[in-house]
Order: sequence, then C-alpha cells, then structure tokens
Amino acid sequence: MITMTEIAKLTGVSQPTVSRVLNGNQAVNPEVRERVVACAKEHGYQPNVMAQSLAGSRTHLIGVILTDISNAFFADLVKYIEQEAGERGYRLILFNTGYDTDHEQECLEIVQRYRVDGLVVVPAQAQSRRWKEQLHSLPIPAVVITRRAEGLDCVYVDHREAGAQVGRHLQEQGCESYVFFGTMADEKFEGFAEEIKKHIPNFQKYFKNITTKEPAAIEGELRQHLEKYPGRVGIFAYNDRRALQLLGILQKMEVEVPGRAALVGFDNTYMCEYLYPSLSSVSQPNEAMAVKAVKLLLHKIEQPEDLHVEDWPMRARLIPRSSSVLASGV
Amino acid sequence: MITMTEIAKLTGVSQPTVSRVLNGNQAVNPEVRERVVACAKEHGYQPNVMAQSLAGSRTHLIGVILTDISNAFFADLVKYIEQEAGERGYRLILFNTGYDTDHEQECLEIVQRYRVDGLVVVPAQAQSRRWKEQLHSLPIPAVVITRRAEGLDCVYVDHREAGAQVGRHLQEQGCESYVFFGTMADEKFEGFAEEIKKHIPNFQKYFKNITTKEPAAIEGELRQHLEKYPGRVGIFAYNDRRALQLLGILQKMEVEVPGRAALVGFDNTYMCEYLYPSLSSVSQPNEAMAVKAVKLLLHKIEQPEDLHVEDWPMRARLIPRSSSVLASGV
DNA sequence: TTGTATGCGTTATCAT
DNA sequence: ATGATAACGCATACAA
Repeated sequence: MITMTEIAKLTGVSQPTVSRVLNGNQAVNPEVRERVVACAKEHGYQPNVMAQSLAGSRTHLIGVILTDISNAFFADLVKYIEQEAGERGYRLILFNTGYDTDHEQECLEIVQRYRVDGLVVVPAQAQSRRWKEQLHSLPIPAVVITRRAEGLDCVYVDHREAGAQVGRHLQEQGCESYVFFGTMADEKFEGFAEEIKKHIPNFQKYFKNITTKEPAAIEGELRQHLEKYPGRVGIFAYNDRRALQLLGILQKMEVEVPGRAALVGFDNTYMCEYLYPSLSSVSQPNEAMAVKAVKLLLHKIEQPEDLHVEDWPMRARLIPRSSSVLASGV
Repeated sequence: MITMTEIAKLTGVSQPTVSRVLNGNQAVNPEVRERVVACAKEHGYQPNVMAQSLAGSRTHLIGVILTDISNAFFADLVKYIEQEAGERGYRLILFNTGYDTDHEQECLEIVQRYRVDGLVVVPAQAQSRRWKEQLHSLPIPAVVITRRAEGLDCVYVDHREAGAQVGRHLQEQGCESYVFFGTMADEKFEGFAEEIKKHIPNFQKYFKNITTKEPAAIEGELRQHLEKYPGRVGIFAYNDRRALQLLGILQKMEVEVPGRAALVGFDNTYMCEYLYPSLSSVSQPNEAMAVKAVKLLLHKIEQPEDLHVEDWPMRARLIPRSSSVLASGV
C-alpha cells in the first residue's frame, strides 16, 4: 500500500506537498496537483487512518458494545447506528458481551486501546452504580441506548408508558382478567398494572404472572387461569418471541384468539404481521433511537466542552392486530 | 490517557524499558518492573493500538462487510465471528452494504484505510467477475462467507444439496405436486428440482413457481394450484420469513397443514419450533461456518506465504417438523 | 539489564 | 507555493 512519502518521491515533490494535495487544504501549483493526484490514483493510494489518528486527529471509530447482536432488535439498532455514523464518516468497532459483565469490562478496556472517539452501549448490567461510575469516569464520551441510566447520556423507550398503552388496550378490548408473561420487575409490567388498577383496584385478584419458559408448565398455568376466569383474558408478553410461543400453545390448546384470549407482544418483529392471527405488538422507534444516539454522541465528540447530560425517553407505539382485536365487520 | 513515555518519566526509566516491562518481552530488573507495572496500573495505562500498528505490528482489526445485519441469519453469523475472532485477539470493524454494490465498493476502500488485517465478506453481488478480481487483487486476505466464489477462499453451505434434501423429504411425505417460493435461479431450487425429477421426470407438469410477495397474489396462485392438483402439495420457501407468510395465508385459506399442504422453510429461525404447526426448515451450520471462516482468515493473516485457496462447502440439515410431517401416532 | 536512536505515515508549524 | 522539521505513541535494532 503506497504512502505519501512514496508518492512524493515518484512525483519529485515533498511529502507535505502530497499531503496538501490529497487533503485539498491549501493552494498548490495546479501542475503539481495534477501529477500527484494522478500518481495517487494510479497506485490506489489510501490514507493510513492509524497514522492520521496518531498525528492528532480522531480515529473516527465508534465502539459499539452490546449484549446480544443475534437478538433481532439489537441487530436492527446496529444497522441504523452503522448507517447514521457512516454518513458522518465514523466507523463501528463491534463487541458482543453476551450479557457477561466481566466480558463487558474487557470490552471497555479494548475500546480504549483503539482510542475510539465515542461509545454506544447496551449495558449488560442494568443499573449497577459501580458500572455507571466507571462509564462516567471513562475518558470517552458514551451514550447508553435502550436503557435508562441516571447521570449518563441515554436514549431509550419509556417502558412504563408502553406497558400502560397495552393495559389500556386490553381493557378497551373487554378483558376481564390478565396474564403477564415475564418478570414483574420489568417497568413495562409496572406501567401495565398501574393502568389497569385505575379501573380495577383489586387487580391482583384477576391477574397471573408466568415466568417459566417451559411449554408444558406454561400450558398448565394457562389452563388453570382460564378455568378460574370465564371472561376474556388479556395476555401481555415481554417480547414477540415469547408471545409467539404463547400463541402456539394457545392454538394447540384450542383457545380462541382473540375471542377467549387477547394477546399482545413486544418489539413488533417482522413476523407479527405474517402470523395468523397477526400479532399485536409494541413497536419501538428503532431507527429514531439509533439516529438520536449517534447524533448525541457525535455532538459530544465534536463539542467536548458541552458537558450537558441528555436523557431521552422516547415513545413506543402499540400496533393493534388480530391477536387482540375482534374483527368488527365479519 | 497516559503513555509509555509518561510512565517512563514518572518511574525514572526510559520509554523502551517501559515497553519491555509492559510487553513482558525481555528480562528487566524486578524492581523496575514492579515500579513500572504499579505506575501503569495506577494510571490505567492502555496501549495505543494505532501507535502499535504504525510501529509495524498488525492492527488486529478484521473488516466485516455484509449485506444486511438486520437479517437474523447474518446477525447470528456476526455473533460467532466476533466471538471466535475475539478469542484470538482480533476485533471487528463492521460495515452494512444494504445490498448496494456501490456502497460495497466504498467499504472496500475504507477497510483499507484502517489497514485491517483481514476481511470477512458477504458479497452483495454474487458472482460478478469484476468484483472477484477486485477482491483478489486487494492487498488484504479475505474470506467470502455464505456464498461460493470461485478462485476465492470461501465458506458456505451447499444450497443445491440442501434443496435436494427438501425435495427428497417432500417426496417421502407423499407429495404429488410442488410449489417453490422464490427465484428459480436459486441453487437450492435447482437441487430441489433435480432430486424430484429423479422420480418424476415430467416435474414441470406438477410444479408452480411463485415469486410475488404480495399476499393477495400469493393466495390466488395457491388457490389455483390447489384446484388443479387434488393430492398433497409440497411447498418449499427460500427462507423462514416467506414460509411464515405462507403459513399465515394457508391458515387463512383454511388449507390443512401438513395434510393438504406440506411446508418447508429455510434458515431454521428460532420461531420454527414455536409456530403451530411447528415449521420444518433447513438449518445452516452458522457457528461452524463462522468459526471456519475466521480460522481460515487468521491462518492467511498469520501465514501470508500460504497462498492455497480454500473452498469449504458445508452441509445444511433439514429439520422435519409438524408443517411437513403427518403425526403418526395420534 | 538498560538507554539511545530510528522509523512507522501522517498532520502541522515553521521557514523560505 | 513549497520544503524542512517536529511530533503523535510505540517497537526494535543497536550500543553501552
């Protein structure tokens, strides 16, 4: 790979002149410019970013550290992050922690070695104080995406509000009892429960939480719930994957969806609209989140003096489909 | 971020000595070592990879250029590539071409600027000669993954053989007519057709190809085919996404699956086993492919004198499920 | 065992 | 308009 110095020799000028030509910075003799450009083109010159970075400029690298790239939701985020960053001349160096906090630590060290200009992080450990302090003390601007992290720049959806949307929807659909599939420590459950409690103060009485992922156990729990409550049951799953699993089980049990059970998922994966019945789900603004995170980060990179911390909750949106809405006409 | 030179000053030794200590290369006075290590630790020293690379060693960067990271299959590959490369001390710089060949060109330039040690590529343009020559002439070792590319190192599944497996399976399940959903230029279709022709020479007569993705059109085509052929129809979709869409349409049409129509997808996405009926699908050896590709690449990086070109076809495996297999017992 | 000197490919600051 | 020169952070050959 040819260097500026080599081009300089070939064209009989000095290396700094080559630099000036190739960067179009200052005025140079048109003849010289032509010669140099031609030579660079002929040999397929490509600047050495390592050298550029060393010489004082940025690396134009953004470290992306996330929990699980094989999760469609995060993969989608990465796509938009890459796109937005790429348009502004930044590249991604990617790390997958696999929810392993030790490995996350390593990643945090490695990105420093590469002198990345900034960081986009989906933290493995949600809220550990130690972790937040560490990220804060890093000499690299960072934006947390997907989760709220107090005191740090972050872009995320308001899960509580999203859960409330689901609660409202299922009530409007005439549900008389409820099931939440996932951990109750989840903010979307909290919002969900709060919303329903507004109308049904003794919510607990009509509610069941299921945490197991084991099909037979799920079926048992559901059967039990259905026997106890004859009315329509509203089921909220913490993601589409689980919702799909539930849908399969309900179909196997020959429970009518949405007649007997109304089902809502989360993430609005592509499969939602293809399923039969199509699956109601909560759509997160993936692209908007990614774009916002990158813009925030680049701002912090390019205006390091601005220490303002940004906290960006965004709204999710429930997409009602056949799994929770009774067909009106037919 | 502290540098070796600074540590040298703080500990009263020379910079090369610090280098020796921190790299554990040569023998150094234990006392000095201790002092230097302590100082480095205290200030959180992290080597500057840019400088290391410039000074002659490798960048330890692997460029990953692929068509669509938001595709679950590729995202999964990336996960394994990151893992395997990471264990060997290499990091990923990621590019998403979005199937845009112009953008793919840019990516090829940019990775050169970062002086990546190697490249893993999912090409946007399958087989253009120009592209292959270009990749070959690149001063960077590269491995093509997912697609066969003659003359280049590549790791991929034999789609023809995979298609044959599906053909064999659907025949064994007693199908009397066939539908392929996707483009007939696809190797998996070729293998599929060849296999069936072994037993049914006038295959064309019992076959329909559907390429549209528009639900109403698909439904029309299917209805037409079903009216024409009373026997069981075997449907092969080029990926699970399409298979899912088909399944939804079949359910809506109240066509019995697998009784009237046996359905097989491709990619063996997680949802296959959750669907009802669960979806038969072809499983690609994602992890094995990723690991093989990385190993191949690292070999080429570390043994540049070995110019042997490796062509690694791998076997896919059909996972039969309820969508194509009639329940025997019940 | 340790220090000096040099070079990697740039950018940037000087002179000229 | 252009050429010396230094500097970025590190590795390495060489000298001591």
